[in-house]
Amino acid sequence: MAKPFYSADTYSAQRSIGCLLRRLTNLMLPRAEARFADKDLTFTHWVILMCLRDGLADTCADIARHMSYDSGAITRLVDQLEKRGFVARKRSTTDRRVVHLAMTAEGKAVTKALTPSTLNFWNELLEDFSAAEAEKLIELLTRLLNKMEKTPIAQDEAA
Amino acid sequence: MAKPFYSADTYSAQRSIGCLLRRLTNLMLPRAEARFADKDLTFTHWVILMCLRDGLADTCADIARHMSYDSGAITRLVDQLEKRGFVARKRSTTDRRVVHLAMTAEGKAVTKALTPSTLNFWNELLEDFSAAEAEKLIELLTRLLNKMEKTPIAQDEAA
DNA sequence: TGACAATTACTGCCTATGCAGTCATTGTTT
DNA sequence: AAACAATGACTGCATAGGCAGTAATTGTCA
Repeated sequence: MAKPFYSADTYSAQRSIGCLLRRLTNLMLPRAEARFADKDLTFTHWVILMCLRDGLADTCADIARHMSYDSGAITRLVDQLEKRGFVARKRSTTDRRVVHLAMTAEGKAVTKALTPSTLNFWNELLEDFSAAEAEKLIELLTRLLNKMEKTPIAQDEAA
Repeated sequence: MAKPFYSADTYSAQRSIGCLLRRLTNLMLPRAEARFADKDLTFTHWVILMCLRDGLADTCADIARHMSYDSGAITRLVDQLEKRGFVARKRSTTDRRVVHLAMTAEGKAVTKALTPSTLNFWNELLEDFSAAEAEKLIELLTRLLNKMEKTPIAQDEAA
């Protein structure tokens, strides 16, 4: 292992990646959600639709894994999307525990309609970033995310 | 403005900075919090203590601004920290609307005691990152955060 | 000086969501 | 085949936190 990045001297609230992530997420959510407001969708709804659109997942459990989200919460969010006719449930025939999800035509239409506004939102935020910097940010976040996934939630290591 | 970073073709759930941030935060929180579990502190408590320790803020309103957090929530969190004797409130003499916050000796001790574990947590996550990469990540996150702060929450731009 | 705006701390209310448990179903192991 | 573990969808419960409102105080401006 390389030498540690943070030391007691170089760790501060402003340089803490955890604090930065938390704060950035807090700032981002209401701003991103404002783009969906007229369709009455939250950011979380949007991410679910993205997962379905991109074929990353087609069950509640899949979505929960892909979003690192609580699967019970996903069930309730899918309830809402189903009620609005954006998503359809269909019990699997091969494994009767599973309920497959699919976007309806209406769901696809809403997703398509909201995409430009979402792209604008992020492109404006990134306007002072070079393409290389934006790519680098995505790469670093992805690597950190993969590492995080492999890191178990510590249980009382100290004795 | 440079040409847009995302286009309909290059925007996907996996490349979306918003999705990555959200997911990374979701993964990070319980893992980071496990380090504070025996002291019965949440990550949010920790950030408040960091803000006080680093002199970034000394009132609830300041903390809320620095964390991009709800100030009502901060009031309640400070209640908890005060009840445990980690933080002390003192009404300002010059502006009687203001209540100044200060860490108690006990608060300082707890903060100091938890620091090594927190440093380890992040240093382990960053072990595959060069120092330059970690610095770059901090820089990019900070720039994005500053830009986000300047971006108002859109109100019905469409007609 | 008096009216009004801005700010601070704080509070009630409501929703999102994490946790833990249930039931149904499937896979595995002996 | 029978027992048991694992997985899926779903549900009740508890809590964190956002929103909006209040009272006190201060600043501003006519």
